[in-house]
Amino acid sequence: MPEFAEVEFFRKRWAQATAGQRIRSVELHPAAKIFRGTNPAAIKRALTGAKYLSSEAQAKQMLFRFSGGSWLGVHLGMSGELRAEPIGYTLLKHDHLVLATAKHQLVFSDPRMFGRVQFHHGPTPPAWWTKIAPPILSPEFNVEAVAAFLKRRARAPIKAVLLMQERFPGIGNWMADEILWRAALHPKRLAGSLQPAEVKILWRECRHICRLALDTIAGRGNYLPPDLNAHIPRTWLFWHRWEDGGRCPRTGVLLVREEVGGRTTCWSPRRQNL
DNA sequence: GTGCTTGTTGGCCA
DNA sequence: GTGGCCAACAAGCA
Repeated sequence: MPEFAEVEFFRKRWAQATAGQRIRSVELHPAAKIFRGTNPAAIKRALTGAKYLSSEAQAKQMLFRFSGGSWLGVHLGMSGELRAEPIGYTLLKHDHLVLATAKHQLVFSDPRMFGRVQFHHGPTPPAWWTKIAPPILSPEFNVEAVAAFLKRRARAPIKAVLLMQERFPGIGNWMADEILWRAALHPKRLAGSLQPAEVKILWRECRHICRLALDTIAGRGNYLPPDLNAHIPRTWLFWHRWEDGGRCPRTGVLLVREEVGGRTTCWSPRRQNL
Protein backbone atom coordinates (compact mmCIF):
# COMPACT_ATOMS: atom_id res chain seq x y z
CA MET A 1 0.00 0.00 0.00
CA PRO A 2 2.29 2.72 1.18
CA GLU A 3 4.04 5.07 -1.20
CA PHE A 4 5.77 8.38 -0.66
CA ALA A 5 3.13 10.45 1.18
CA GLU A 6 1.57 7.49 2.98
CA VAL A 7 4.96 6.63 4.40
CA GLU A 8 5.21 10.16 5.79
CA PHE A 9 1.71 9.77 7.26
CA PHE A 10 2.79 6.67 9.17
CA ARG A 11 6.07 8.24 10.27
CA LYS A 12 4.18 11.20 11.67
CA ARG A 13 1.80 8.93 13.49
CA TRP A 14 4.62 7.21 15.37
CA ALA A 15 6.57 10.45 15.83
CA GLN A 16 3.63 12.27 17.41
CA ALA A 17 2.95 9.43 19.82
CA THR A 18 6.56 8.99 20.83
CA ALA A 19 7.76 12.62 20.96
CA GLY A 20 9.94 13.13 24.03
CA GLN A 21 9.26 9.58 25.22
CA ARG A 22 11.45 6.71 26.30
CA ILE A 23 10.84 3.15 25.09
CA ARG A 24 9.90 1.12 28.15
CA SER A 25 9.68 -2.24 26.49
CA VAL A 26 10.02 -3.91 23.11
CA GLU A 27 7.89 -6.83 21.99
CA LEU A 28 8.63 -8.65 18.77
CA HIS A 29 8.26 -11.94 16.96
CA PRO A 30 11.84 -12.86 16.07
CA ALA A 31 10.76 -15.35 13.40
CA ALA A 32 8.71 -12.80 11.45
CA LYS A 33 10.05 -12.29 7.93
CA ILE A 34 10.14 -8.52 8.41
CA PHE A 35 13.32 -9.07 10.46
CA ARG A 36 15.16 -10.81 7.61
CA GLY A 37 18.77 -9.65 7.53
CA THR A 38 18.66 -8.09 10.98
CA ASN A 39 19.11 -9.30 14.52
CA PRO A 40 15.81 -8.88 16.40
CA ALA A 41 17.47 -9.57 19.74
CA ALA A 42 19.84 -6.65 19.16
CA ILE A 43 16.88 -4.37 18.39
CA LYS A 44 15.20 -5.37 21.62
CA ARG A 45 18.37 -4.89 23.64
CA ALA A 46 19.25 -1.49 22.15
CA LEU A 47 15.81 0.11 22.16
CA THR A 48 14.66 -0.93 25.61
CA GLY A 49 15.15 2.18 27.73
CA ALA A 50 16.25 4.32 24.78
CA LYS A 51 14.80 7.76 24.19
CA TYR A 52 13.19 8.67 20.88
CA LEU A 53 15.10 11.59 19.34
CA SER A 54 13.86 12.22 15.80
CA SER A 55 12.67 10.62 12.61
CA GLU A 56 12.58 11.11 8.87
CA ALA A 57 10.79 9.68 5.87
CA GLN A 58 12.47 9.36 2.50
CA ALA A 59 11.09 7.58 -0.54
CA LYS A 60 9.27 4.53 0.89
CA GLN A 61 11.47 4.27 3.95
CA MET A 62 11.49 5.67 7.45
CA LEU A 63 14.31 6.16 9.91
CA PHE A 64 13.72 6.53 13.65
CA ARG A 65 16.63 7.74 15.76
CA PHE A 66 17.03 6.79 19.40
CA SER A 67 19.51 7.65 22.12
CA GLY A 68 22.63 5.52 22.41
CA GLY A 69 23.29 5.68 18.66
CA SER A 70 20.40 3.42 17.66
CA TRP A 71 18.69 3.78 14.29
CA LEU A 72 15.56 1.86 13.38
CA GLY A 73 14.67 1.63 9.70
CA VAL A 74 11.18 0.69 8.54
CA HIS A 75 9.97 -0.20 5.05
CA LEU A 76 6.26 -0.99 4.86
CA GLY A 77 6.40 -3.16 1.76
CA MET A 78 3.00 -3.85 0.25
CA SER A 79 0.77 -4.18 3.29
CA GLY A 80 2.62 -2.75 6.28
CA GLU A 81 1.36 0.00 8.57
CA LEU A 82 2.39 1.81 11.72
CA ARG A 83 -0.14 2.48 14.44
CA ALA A 84 -0.15 4.12 17.86
CA GLU A 85 -2.36 2.12 20.19
CA PRO A 86 -3.29 2.84 23.81
CA ILE A 87 -1.55 1.02 26.66
CA GLY A 88 -3.32 -2.25 27.31
CA TYR A 89 -4.10 -2.83 23.64
CA THR A 90 -4.13 -6.53 22.78
CA LEU A 91 -1.84 -7.47 19.92
CA LEU A 92 -3.34 -8.79 16.71
CA LYS A 93 -2.01 -11.60 14.56
CA HIS A 94 0.15 -9.47 12.28
CA ASP A 95 1.58 -7.07 14.86
CA HIS A 96 5.23 -8.04 14.59
CA LEU A 97 6.96 -5.26 16.47
CA VAL A 98 5.70 -3.17 19.38
CA LEU A 99 7.55 -0.35 21.14
CA ALA A 100 5.84 0.69 24.34
CA THR A 101 6.19 4.16 25.85
CA ALA A 102 4.47 5.41 29.02
CA LYS A 103 1.50 6.49 26.89
CA HIS A 104 1.30 4.36 23.76
CA GLN A 105 2.17 1.13 22.09
CA LEU A 106 3.81 1.79 18.73
CA VAL A 107 2.85 -1.07 16.46
CA PHE A 108 4.32 -2.23 13.15
CA SER A 109 1.94 -4.67 11.54
CA ASP A 110 2.24 -6.31 8.15
CA PRO A 111 0.13 -9.30 7.00
CA ARG A 112 2.08 -10.03 3.82
CA MET A 113 5.47 -9.38 5.37
CA PHE A 114 7.04 -7.80 2.29
CA GLY A 115 7.95 -4.98 4.66
CA ARG A 116 11.13 -4.95 6.63
CA VAL A 117 12.79 -3.60 9.74
CA GLN A 118 16.45 -2.65 9.78
CA PHE A 119 18.67 -1.72 12.64
CA HIS A 120 21.93 0.17 12.87
CA HIS A 121 24.15 1.19 15.74
CA GLY A 122 26.60 4.08 15.44
CA PRO A 123 27.01 7.86 15.43
CA THR A 124 25.87 8.41 11.83
CA PRO A 125 22.96 7.11 9.76
CA PRO A 126 23.53 3.77 8.01
CA ALA A 127 24.42 3.27 4.35
CA TRP A 128 21.03 1.78 3.52
CA TRP A 129 19.60 5.15 4.44
CA THR A 130 22.12 7.56 2.92
CA LYS A 131 22.18 5.76 -0.44
CA ILE A 132 18.50 6.51 -1.17
CA ALA A 133 18.18 8.56 -4.36
CA PRO A 134 17.74 12.35 -4.02
CA PRO A 135 14.11 13.25 -3.20
CA ILE A 136 11.75 14.32 -5.96
CA LEU A 137 11.10 17.54 -4.05
CA SER A 138 14.82 18.37 -3.88
CA PRO A 139 16.76 20.56 -6.37
CA GLU A 140 18.75 17.51 -7.51
CA PHE A 141 15.60 16.15 -9.09
CA ASN A 142 15.73 18.49 -12.06
CA VAL A 143 14.41 18.16 -15.59
CA GLU A 144 17.90 17.37 -16.96
CA ALA A 145 18.30 14.43 -14.60
CA VAL A 146 14.89 13.10 -15.62
CA ALA A 147 15.66 13.52 -19.32
CA ALA A 148 18.98 11.69 -18.96
CA PHE A 149 17.33 8.82 -17.09
CA LEU A 150 14.56 8.50 -19.68
CA LYS A 151 17.18 8.35 -22.41
CA ARG A 152 18.99 5.51 -20.67
CA ARG A 153 15.72 3.62 -20.20
CA ALA A 154 14.55 4.52 -23.69
CA ARG A 155 13.08 1.12 -24.55
CA ALA A 156 11.02 0.64 -21.40
CA PRO A 157 7.42 1.86 -21.10
CA ILE A 158 7.25 5.15 -19.20
CA LYS A 159 5.04 3.54 -16.55
CA ALA A 160 7.76 1.02 -15.69
CA VAL A 161 10.38 3.78 -15.60
CA LEU A 162 8.38 5.86 -13.10
CA LEU A 163 8.46 2.91 -10.71
CA MET A 164 12.27 2.82 -10.67
CA GLN A 165 13.27 3.97 -7.21
CA GLU A 166 16.80 4.92 -8.25
CA ARG A 167 15.39 8.01 -10.01
CA PHE A 168 11.81 8.31 -8.75
CA PRO A 169 12.17 7.50 -5.06
CA GLY A 170 8.82 6.97 -3.36
CA ILE A 171 6.72 6.63 -6.50
CA GLY A 172 4.53 3.51 -6.48
CA ASN A 173 1.80 2.12 -8.65
CA TRP A 174 -0.99 4.56 -7.91
CA MET A 175 1.22 7.65 -7.92
CA ALA A 176 2.74 6.63 -11.25
CA ASP A 177 -0.74 6.33 -12.76
CA GLU A 178 -1.82 9.63 -11.21
CA ILE A 179 1.26 11.41 -12.64
CA LEU A 180 0.79 10.00 -16.15
CA TRP A 181 -2.91 10.83 -16.07
CA ARG A 182 -2.21 14.45 -15.07
CA ALA A 183 0.58 14.72 -17.61
CA ALA A 184 -1.74 13.24 -20.30
CA LEU A 185 0.85 10.63 -21.23
CA HIS A 186 -0.06 7.07 -22.22
CA PRO A 187 1.61 4.58 -19.85
CA LYS A 188 2.81 2.42 -22.75
CA ARG A 189 4.74 5.24 -24.38
CA LEU A 190 8.40 4.24 -24.51
CA ALA A 191 10.53 6.46 -22.29
CA GLY A 192 12.76 7.36 -25.23
CA SER A 193 9.82 8.58 -27.32
CA LEU A 194 8.97 11.54 -25.09
CA GLN A 195 9.61 14.96 -26.62
CA PRO A 196 11.49 17.52 -24.49
CA ALA A 197 8.26 19.38 -23.77
CA GLU A 198 6.65 16.14 -22.57
CA VAL A 199 9.62 15.34 -20.35
CA LYS A 200 9.21 18.73 -18.77
CA ILE A 201 5.52 18.17 -18.11
CA LEU A 202 6.28 14.76 -16.61
CA TRP A 203 8.97 16.23 -14.36
CA ARG A 204 6.64 19.01 -13.24
CA GLU A 205 3.80 16.58 -12.49
CA CYS A 206 6.11 14.31 -10.47
CA ARG A 207 6.90 17.23 -8.20
CA HIS A 208 3.35 18.50 -8.19
CA ILE A 209 1.83 15.14 -7.18
CA CYS A 210 4.45 14.60 -4.50
CA ARG A 211 3.78 18.01 -2.96
CA LEU A 212 0.02 17.63 -3.25
CA ALA A 213 0.00 14.08 -1.89
CA LEU A 214 2.20 15.07 1.02
CA ASP A 215 -0.11 17.93 2.06
CA THR A 216 -3.29 15.94 1.42
CA ILE A 217 -2.37 12.55 2.87
CA ALA A 218 0.18 13.35 5.59
CA GLY A 219 -1.17 16.82 6.41
CA ARG A 220 0.65 20.13 6.66
CA GLY A 221 2.74 21.07 9.67
CA ASN A 222 1.63 19.37 12.86
CA TYR A 223 -1.75 18.37 11.51
CA LEU A 224 -2.22 14.64 10.96
CA PRO A 225 -5.38 13.54 9.07
CA PRO A 226 -7.54 10.92 10.87
CA ASP A 227 -6.81 8.36 8.17
CA LEU A 228 -4.82 8.06 4.98
CA ASN A 229 -7.52 8.92 2.49
CA ALA A 230 -9.52 11.36 4.60
CA HIS A 231 -8.82 14.39 2.42
CA ILE A 232 -8.14 12.96 -1.03
CA PRO A 233 -10.48 14.76 -3.47
CA ARG A 234 -12.79 12.87 -5.83
CA THR A 235 -11.10 14.70 -8.68
CA TRP A 236 -8.01 12.50 -8.37
CA LEU A 237 -7.68 9.36 -10.47
CA PHE A 238 -6.95 7.62 -7.15
CA TRP A 239 -10.61 6.97 -6.26
CA HIS A 240 -11.62 5.69 -9.68
CA ARG A 241 -8.73 3.48 -10.75
CA TRP A 242 -9.98 0.30 -9.05
CA GLU A 243 -13.71 0.79 -9.61
CA ASP A 244 -15.34 -1.45 -12.18
CA GLY A 245 -16.93 0.97 -14.60
CA GLY A 246 -14.76 3.75 -13.19
CA ARG A 247 -14.73 6.96 -15.22
CA CYS A 248 -12.10 9.60 -15.82
CA PRO A 249 -12.80 12.49 -13.42
CA ARG A 250 -11.85 14.95 -16.17
CA THR A 251 -13.40 13.56 -19.35
CA GLY A 252 -16.07 11.19 -18.01
CA VAL A 253 -14.76 8.47 -20.34
CA LEU A 254 -14.52 4.87 -19.10
CA LEU A 255 -11.10 4.14 -17.65
CA VAL A 256 -8.96 1.30 -18.99
CA ARG A 257 -7.14 -1.18 -16.77
CA GLU A 258 -4.37 -3.31 -18.18
CA GLU A 259 -0.98 -4.67 -17.22
CA VAL A 260 1.92 -2.43 -18.22
CA GLY A 261 5.48 -3.10 -17.10
CA GLY A 262 4.22 -6.00 -15.01
CA ARG A 263 1.82 -3.91 -12.95
CA THR A 264 -1.88 -3.23 -13.24
CA THR A 265 -2.16 0.18 -14.80
CA CYS A 266 -5.13 2.49 -15.19
CA TRP A 267 -5.49 5.27 -17.71
CA SER A 268 -8.00 7.48 -19.42
CA PRO A 269 -8.07 6.58 -23.14
CA ARG A 270 -9.18 9.88 -24.61
CA ARG A 271 -6.81 11.91 -22.47
CA GLN A 272 -3.75 9.66 -22.74
CA ASN A 273 -2.91 8.67 -26.31
CA LEU A 274 -0.18 6.46 -27.67
C1' DG B 1 -10.83 -23.23 -5.64
C1' DT B 2 -9.32 -18.84 -8.68
C1' DG B 3 -7.34 -14.69 -9.32
C1' DC B 4 -6.23 -10.65 -7.96
C1' DT B 5 -3.18 -6.94 -4.65
C1' DT B 6 -0.37 0.85 -3.76
C1' DG B 7 6.85 -3.53 -3.48
C1' DT B 8 11.47 -5.36 -4.14
C1' DT B 9 14.88 -8.58 -5.63
C1' DG B 10 17.48 -11.88 -8.22
C1' DG B 11 17.89 -14.80 -12.16
C1' DC B 12 17.49 -15.27 -16.98
C1' DC B 13 17.98 -13.66 -21.60
C1' DA B 14 18.78 -10.46 -25.64
C1' DG C 1 28.40 -5.04 -18.99
C1' DT C 2 23.53 -3.19 -19.69
C1' DG C 3 18.79 -3.23 -19.73
C1' DG C 4 14.15 -5.49 -19.69
C1' DC C 5 11.08 -9.07 -18.09
C1' DC C 6 9.22 -12.16 -14.83
C1' DA C 7 8.66 -15.19 -10.90
C1' DA C 8 8.93 -15.40 -6.07
C1' DC C 9 8.08 -13.78 -1.60
C1' DA C 10 2.96 -14.29 1.81
C1' DA C 11 -1.58 -13.49 3.21
C1' DG C 12 -6.10 -11.73 2.66
C1' DC C 13 -10.01 -10.73 0.05
C1' DA C 14 -13.86 -11.12 -3.49
